[in-house]
Amino acid sequence: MEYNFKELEQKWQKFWNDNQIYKVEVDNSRPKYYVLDMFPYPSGAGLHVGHPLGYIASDIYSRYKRLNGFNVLHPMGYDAYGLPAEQYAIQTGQHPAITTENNLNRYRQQLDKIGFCYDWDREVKTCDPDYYKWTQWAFIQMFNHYYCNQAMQARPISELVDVFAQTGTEGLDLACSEELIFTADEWKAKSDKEQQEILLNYRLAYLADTMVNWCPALGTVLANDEVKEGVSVRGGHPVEQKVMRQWSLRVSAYAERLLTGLDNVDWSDSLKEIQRNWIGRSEGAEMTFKVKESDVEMEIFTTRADTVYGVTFMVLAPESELVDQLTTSEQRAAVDAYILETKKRTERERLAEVKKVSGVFSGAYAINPLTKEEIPVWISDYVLAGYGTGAIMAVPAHDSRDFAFAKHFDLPIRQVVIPEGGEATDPATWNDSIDSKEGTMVNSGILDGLSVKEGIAKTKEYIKAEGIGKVKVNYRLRDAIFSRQRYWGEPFPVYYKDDMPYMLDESKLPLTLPEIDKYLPTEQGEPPLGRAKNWQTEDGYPLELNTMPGFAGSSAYYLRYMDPKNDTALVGKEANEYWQDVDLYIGGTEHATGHLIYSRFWNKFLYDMGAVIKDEPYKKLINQGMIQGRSNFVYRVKGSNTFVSYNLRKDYDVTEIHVDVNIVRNDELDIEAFKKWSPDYANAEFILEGDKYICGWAVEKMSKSMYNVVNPDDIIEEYGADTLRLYEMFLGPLEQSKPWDTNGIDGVHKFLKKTWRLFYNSDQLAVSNDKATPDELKVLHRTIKKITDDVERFSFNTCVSAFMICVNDLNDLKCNKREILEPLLALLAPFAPHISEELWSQLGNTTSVVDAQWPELNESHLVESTVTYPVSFNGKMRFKIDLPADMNPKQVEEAVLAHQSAAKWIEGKTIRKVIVVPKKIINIVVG
RNA sequence: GCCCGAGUGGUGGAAUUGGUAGACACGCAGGACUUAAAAUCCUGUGACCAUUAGGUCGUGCGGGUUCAAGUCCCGCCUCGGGUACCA
Repeated sequence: MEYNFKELEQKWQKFWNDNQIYKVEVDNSRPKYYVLDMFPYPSGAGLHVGHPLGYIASDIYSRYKRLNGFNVLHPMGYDAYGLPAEQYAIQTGQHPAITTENNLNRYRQQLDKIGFCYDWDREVKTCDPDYYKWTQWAFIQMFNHYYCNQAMQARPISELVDVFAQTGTEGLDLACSEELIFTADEWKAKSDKEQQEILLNYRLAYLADTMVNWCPALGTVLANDEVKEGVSVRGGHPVEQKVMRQWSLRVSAYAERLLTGLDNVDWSDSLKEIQRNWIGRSEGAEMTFKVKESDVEMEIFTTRADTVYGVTFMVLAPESELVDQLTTSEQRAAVDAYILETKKRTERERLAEVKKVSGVFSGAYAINPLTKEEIPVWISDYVLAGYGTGAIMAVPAHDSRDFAFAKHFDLPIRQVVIPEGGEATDPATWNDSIDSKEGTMVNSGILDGLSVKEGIAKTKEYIKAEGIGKVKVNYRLRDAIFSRQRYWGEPFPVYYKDDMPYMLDESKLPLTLPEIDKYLPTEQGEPPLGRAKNWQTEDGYPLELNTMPGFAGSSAYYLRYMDPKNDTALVGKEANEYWQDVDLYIGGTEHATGHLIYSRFWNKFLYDMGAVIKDEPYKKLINQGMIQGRSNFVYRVKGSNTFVSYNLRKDYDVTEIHVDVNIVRNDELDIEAFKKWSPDYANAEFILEGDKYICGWAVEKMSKSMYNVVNPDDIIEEYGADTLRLYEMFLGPLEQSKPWDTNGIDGVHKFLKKTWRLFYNSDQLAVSNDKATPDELKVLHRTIKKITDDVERFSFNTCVSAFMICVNDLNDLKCNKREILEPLLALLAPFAPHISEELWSQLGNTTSVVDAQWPELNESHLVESTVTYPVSFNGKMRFKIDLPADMNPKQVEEAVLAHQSAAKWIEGKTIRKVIVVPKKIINIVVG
């Protein structure tokens, strides 16, 4: 019987499905293991061969854990809200729910063919009301909580209301948008509306006028991680800064915990580093500079308090509130003109013109709290309103931006740090600021002679003692803008009364997305939900018109998989206590600053509430590499319809043209297929090498326009799912990015056929029950050891080669013993489940190989009686000798020196040293 | 600019703790079987020198540590990723 992959793969997929082999339930008698894939957004293009890479890896690990006795949760679902479906709806009028459903079904069909062990009963879709009910619920909870910096924890807002009524803000340290100070009496004197407005300043989900990334082309606001280099990540449209009243999540409150939490998770260093940079913790001091002849005080943040004697001017961000208060009447016109000018520039222009120095003098002078010097206050857009206090003390001698500014406007520069071993020099001769990370303080009054480190410490102490400032930690991480002016997203469970937002009662959830006539903003410029009829509460209060962003639905989906049908909680206690957290999470690194931050934030909040039992959601995380495209080219001789083969192209004047990789095999063009590919080429002529047309190639992004998209369905059609699975793993290390190259897939397919032939002798199953020989057992146990080790360290590519070695060896030994082959199938089952299941059942097993036992390693089969030692002279390997394994190093040394091959290398030389590393190597130093 | 990561045959890659560099595949060359093809199997395959025996060189470049370096250290180069007027 031949290895008929098509028939047997279909047969076993049906069997697994019919018998619910992958269904999992809470089972307290077995340890749990939770393996999660980042769920896909089902795009219209379907899966290409790069998508399943991570899914295959997680599937292998899930099956491996199950064979080792774990109760494995391995679910899948869809991130179903998103821009492409909505953009398509705008163009065609087709409801995004329909587009989404179609795409999703196509994804499911494609996924099913690969033979994954998902428990589809637990599927979640973010656009499903039963699911987004809990997204809305979590939002309500965030609205009803604030963050206490002292307890480092979220607390119910009702507690805060009580505290305000008793003691005002006295002694509180709260995460907030703006520092407010009021007494209990002041609080009580405020109207209900004023109190609500104040509470918004503390809520974890809050509505506020904030500077947002506005993307006119998409007609919506975007979060920071959705903007890169001044354009939207999706679509690449320009983004501008704009103040809008929007919902935000107070993610910044959790900055410190998001940072320290990274120490307790098993993620790659690079990913942790990306998150650390994004959170951007910087420790420094906040100092107050009084303004001359004014009550105004300027708060600045600096990490280099020690350089305060080098401050020669101050700079305010153009958006700073102080600008208005400080500007003198003489400077008013100039300042207004400058502000107007900066407002007009988009974020992108600002980024592109980083080198361009611009600014304006405010007319005001600040007083250096240490030197009492009067220093001018300038306004410039190189200072950002959103970071620190929106104001800086400029030290041009030791900061390159301040230096450029000082040069441009001819402001004084004063050196306060001299580098190690250097001397103070005249700043007028400098071309750039001087690095001051290390060195000695000069021109710095009380700090003179101290090192930079000592200087920082002493300044901090001094300003604290003098009441000039305080030690402060700043974070780059901003709150997440949570409103989108779009249709295809979760509606907010929010209504407005007297212009203040209120939450719907939980009993009203889910608030389902209404139908609308067009997926466009209203004539008045309201978001699409403004078109919905009766979009109001039962009492007639208007509902929120914005919807939630894409990351809302993906923030807690891993919790829902634990208990997907629960209609009284996001996740029930029993399920959460059993499944706890995700043991292994596999997905792309592109989510490092988006989903993986939001999701950790969301989880920590739920943890604070007591809704979940784990503080961190994802214990171990692996980023699979990107699969790039590998394009092929043909070379058309200019002005003709003749194509010249790759290695002959230099002799002609040619144009390089992309050719569909699906009609190229091992870089050889299928000429007949090429002629049919496009009518233009029907009469093409070819200049061949030998009798072949060889194509050129290049690594590019996988995309339709490069004709390098490979569909997994086509690979499965030709080779089967098991070959696809093995080949994707064989391609290289999981975490490494690599181009998809179908060259080489034959090798993996051949391996499966060879495996099949170990069991089948022509048409007959020919497996014997004879006892295995020591050699055969050695091959098996060597493989058990290698595969177990390699699976544990996610080195799946080396697993595949270990299987090849094993099957080649067994083939050489003509081994057809059940004692060897049956355990081999259990090892292979996670990688190639279909063929393993078929052969497993052919051996007479009545239960699925999915529930077989992982073979146990017996080291005694691996013990060798002799060791083959490589013998090196001065580090160069010269020959090998076989020696008994129980020889001690002294005996080994004697045996080697007595060996005939050694004579040649020793002759005429002195033996200086002999190094014997037992069971490894012998090195003889001669000279 | 700053922070990560990586550079190994014609190609993908292996070498887990410093111990035989190039496992396993692809490709290529030659051969067996076949009328032929497909399929399958066998042999060879880092470069250079040498008829053979064998030798020299070789893991981006330059230095170093070590009996021994792809692996550790120092200085560069190239590529990939992240991030940026963040004070």
